[in-house]
Amino acid sequence: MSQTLDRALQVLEFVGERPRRIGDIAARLDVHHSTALRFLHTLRKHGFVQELPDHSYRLGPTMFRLGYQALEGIELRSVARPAMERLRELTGETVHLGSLEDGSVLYVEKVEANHPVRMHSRIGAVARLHCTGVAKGIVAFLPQADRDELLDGYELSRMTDHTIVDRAALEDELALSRERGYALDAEENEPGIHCISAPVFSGEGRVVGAFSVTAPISRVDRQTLLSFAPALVEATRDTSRQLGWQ
Amino acid sequence: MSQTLDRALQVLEFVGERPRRIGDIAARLDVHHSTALRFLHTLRKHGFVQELPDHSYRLGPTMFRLGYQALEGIELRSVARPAMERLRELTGETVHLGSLEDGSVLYVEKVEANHPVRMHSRIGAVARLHCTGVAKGIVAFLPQADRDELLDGYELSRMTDHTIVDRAALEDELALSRERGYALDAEENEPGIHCISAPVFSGEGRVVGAFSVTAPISRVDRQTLLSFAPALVEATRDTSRQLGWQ
DNA sequence: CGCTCAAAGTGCGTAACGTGCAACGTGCCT
DNA sequence: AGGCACGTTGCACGTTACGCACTTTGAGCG
Repeated sequence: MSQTLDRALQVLEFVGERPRRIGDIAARLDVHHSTALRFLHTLRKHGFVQELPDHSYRLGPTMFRLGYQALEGIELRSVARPAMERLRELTGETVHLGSLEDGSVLYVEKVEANHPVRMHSRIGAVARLHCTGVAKGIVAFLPQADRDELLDGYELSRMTDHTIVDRAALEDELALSRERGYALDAEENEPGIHCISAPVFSGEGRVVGAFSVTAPISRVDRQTLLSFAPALVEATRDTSRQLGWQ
Repeated sequence: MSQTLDRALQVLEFVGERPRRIGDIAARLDVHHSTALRFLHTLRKHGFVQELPDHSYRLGPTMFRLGYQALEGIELRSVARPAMERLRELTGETVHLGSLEDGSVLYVEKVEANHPVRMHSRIGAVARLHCTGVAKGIVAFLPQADRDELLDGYELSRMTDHTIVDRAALEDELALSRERGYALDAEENEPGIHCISAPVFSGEGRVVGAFSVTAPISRVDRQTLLSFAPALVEATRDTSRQLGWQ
């Protein structure tokens, strides 16, 4: 493995959190500031970082150009989009697509509610495995071994009063989801927000993602949310079929 | 500058175009395949690339996570969003936000038309300077020196029958845009699609971006498009004011 | 105005580490 | 079976990345 590259990638992740100054970066990597400077110059030359007037650095234009190219490369995303839109029309609510990538569940697509309730985009973000709709919709349908691998060592941190923080309770909940064919997030990640989600399968029969319908409790009560289940499951089945499933 | 890092960043850009196999990458960099392999392993360890079943590599989850973080870091984007949404309500058409980053104009935000006409997302893409609404809306309002620097050596490639491929004609068109306060793309980039756009200024009075309203000719005729001008200019003025302009 | 401090940037000697090569194992395709 | 492409490992060489010391720049402040 390459030390230089390894360090430089750490720089990118560090700078990604928020703009950083040379000193911070050098300290973080535990290298001389001239070394950090050399990295930043190279990264800047390629547009991966950008220097701000105050000499701090933030991620640059190449970074989000490539970020979007990475997103375009996900086949699931383009296949799923039409079904997501139909689901939005039927429910009127925001539809998310989560994808399992390297052991993390990421939000990779979103179709927004007609309603003017804004929530900031989650695309690109990591979905918490134990308390988000998309993640539960995926994790519930993994083979037990894969699920164990993912959850072992994963901290079930409390986000709201409803978050399931006990591993055994979570397993029960996931088993229940598996039987029903869909998963729920009942205000487990964010107070006042609940979701219903269902898995998408690839041609080889593996879970590769999930759709979720998200809504504020204030507008959509639990019963209404549950009533979305048939349309949701149909939408994910449709997408799975297009991926060659069954 | 760091040779190792320089090469690795080339790998990322190369892989970003489409999935690549080791052999291609090694050939492209003109290095031994074991060297390319070492890069890929390090990149993969950090999630910047991902290995596909056929041993080719594509961009990975970290890449689009950071891509979105880069986007979030653009102040203009969050400031502009509400005005973009109001503009969409008024016009009913797709509104784009272009931002000037390191001498390139990039699409950084989009609010979609109500109408169900899909066009694939342009976010993260580079806007051609001479024939896209957002870019013309920015370039027209740059100081002459900056405009020259950008356009000198920039190829005015023909995209449609209406594309302006003559530098002098483009300068005239931009001068006209400057007088009017808004720019047009009259099927210059894509047949059947036209746009109207206006610039956003920063607190220091520099152009930093532009809004554009895009629509298919089939639904919106030229006169209707022009009728969007007052609302468009008002939206960009509003955003400029929030950035401290005047 | 000129002091101070922090960070940017430069040049250089040292040795660490990245490089290419060779050899072997594997899976896929013809 | 044979050929091909890729993955993986070990090693010797020398390129190049590293840290240090020094200079320059610029912002803040009395």
